[in-house]
Amino acid sequence: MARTPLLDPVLADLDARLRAAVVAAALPAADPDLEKPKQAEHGDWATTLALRLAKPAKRNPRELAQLVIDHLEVPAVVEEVSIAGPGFINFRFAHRYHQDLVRRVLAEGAHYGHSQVPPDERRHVNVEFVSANPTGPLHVGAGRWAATGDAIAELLQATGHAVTREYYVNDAGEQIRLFGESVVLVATGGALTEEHYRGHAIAEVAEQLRAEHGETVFEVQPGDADAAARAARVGVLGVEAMRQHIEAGLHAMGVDFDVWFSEREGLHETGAIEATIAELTERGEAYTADGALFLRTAEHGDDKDRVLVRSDGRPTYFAADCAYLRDKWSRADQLYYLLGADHHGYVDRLKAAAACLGVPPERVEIRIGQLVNLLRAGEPVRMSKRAGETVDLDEVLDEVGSDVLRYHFLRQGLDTTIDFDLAVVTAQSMENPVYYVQYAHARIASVLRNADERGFDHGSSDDADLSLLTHPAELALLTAMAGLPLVVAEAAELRATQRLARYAEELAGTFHRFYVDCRILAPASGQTQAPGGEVAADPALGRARYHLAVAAKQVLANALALLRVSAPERM
RNA sequence: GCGCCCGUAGCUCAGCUGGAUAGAGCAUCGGACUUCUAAUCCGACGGUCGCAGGUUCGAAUCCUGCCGGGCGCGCCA
Repeated sequence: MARTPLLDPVLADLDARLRAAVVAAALPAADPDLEKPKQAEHGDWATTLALRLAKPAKRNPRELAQLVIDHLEVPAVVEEVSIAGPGFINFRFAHRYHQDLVRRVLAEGAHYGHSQVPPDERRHVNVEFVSANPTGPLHVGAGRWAATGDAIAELLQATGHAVTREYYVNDAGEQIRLFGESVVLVATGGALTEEHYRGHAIAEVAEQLRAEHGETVFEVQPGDADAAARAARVGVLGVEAMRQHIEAGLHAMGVDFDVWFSEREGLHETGAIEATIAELTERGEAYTADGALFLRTAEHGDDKDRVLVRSDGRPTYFAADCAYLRDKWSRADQLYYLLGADHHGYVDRLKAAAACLGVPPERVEIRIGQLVNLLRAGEPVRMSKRAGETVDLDEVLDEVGSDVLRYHFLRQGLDTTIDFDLAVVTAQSMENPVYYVQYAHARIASVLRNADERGFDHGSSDDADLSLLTHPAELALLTAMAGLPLVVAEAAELRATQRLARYAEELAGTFHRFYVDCRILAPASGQTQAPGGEVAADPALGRARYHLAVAAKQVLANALALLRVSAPERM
């Protein structure tokens, strides 16, 4: 049940003392599992230790709580210990504990909030996301995977893992020939049938190829055996052009991949698929039936065995998946797949494939995200990539900007379907909570600028008397700031970006309240009293608040950085 | 038919690894700007946590069934 990494030495100490108290009281072993109470009145930290001891000890939880406290060597930072409700043990820390945080944040800077998982849990994680077919531009929905995968990669890095961001490019097979054929037909004014790809993006690819290679690129060339070979050749060129377009679009969103893995070059042309099939056969995981080669996925949790090689001798797409998994495993020691709900049927077979290849299934993590429904003023928009009827990520990005779009996706959990109404998102973009968070950051920046302009003597944080920070709004801000490392660790472990987004909103809120209640700079000349906020009449208090604001700005910036949302100096 | 996900305030969603009076934003209503950015703050209103059972000292959270919605169940890619 212990899941909270004790990132704070003070908490680790309290944890150890509680364990010692349990032993001293001759009670059954139990994890203190310190947690933050939802209500501030309940103190800074609490444990349900006594509640959970009630059953094994067969005693009243409140009685047990008292017993534990009687045996507890209360650390100096704890100002008050109390028993509440059915048997919670609440700890209130001395102000000193919170005040010290300012210097810790300032010392750690951009690194504050980051942590290291224990060495034996440290991994090189291959994070594969987006991986949309390069036969058309990215649809808005892909933005969800782009934002989420990128932020999760960031969270993993912030907790001590090495990460490779990877995009699997499906640039092989029948669809590429069809794509090439579509480009040729569009370029030469031929008639498209229903199966062909169409839309402005195809025309743009045709235009690009014409500009780069000349008109002859669309003709059957000496090297082409037939029209189908020409289509395949143009398909390869066209898909690469489209991939570049996708790469540029993602870059505009702030998402940059380390590896663009070509299915054709990385698996087909290298013989990796054959090699993988050979290995699976050698391992005794494949067998022939009805003229086809099957993989024993059913023995590893799948519904049924899957075909690797068709009866006509051609490997299936699944065979390429196996080869790709094998390739990634040779480059990383943990594989993370972020897939849309329309791919959830692949989870079992992919994990089974891993097992067949001898990859520990727990090292293959496949997360399914629910889809993004595109609406226009409440009405569902039907989309088809072939028909070219899509709402492109690029367009939406131009309209609302990267920060709004990313945040819109990141503050919601992966398990919920997102209704994306372009009209609503555009209209409400000014109400997007991301501005609430960014505004807090910009507000601090503004105060600091004013301080500079007025020649405010803030001194060094080492000399500041931080013990003056005792106002409830100051303490609330400090407490919120203290939460980042834990939130980051939990968000990373759960791969839950919304945790961090919600935290950022809460932190911004505590700053806004501090800002209103606690003035940093003295009012402009002629003013002696601020009607609303409490004036820092004492210059020492002003200096302490100044350093608190600098630290708060840092914490906000760090949280936003992990979401890869900008932290503006002005708004 | 089978599998996965969802159902929490009027709306959009947090909370779900069991804990204290179920939270936020938007919307509505009422307050606060000659003073560090009002993209803010304060207050009010608003909930049978889909329904019914079960486990537990304790359930929005775990289990079972049902209802409603989304997605998926190829020798397609």
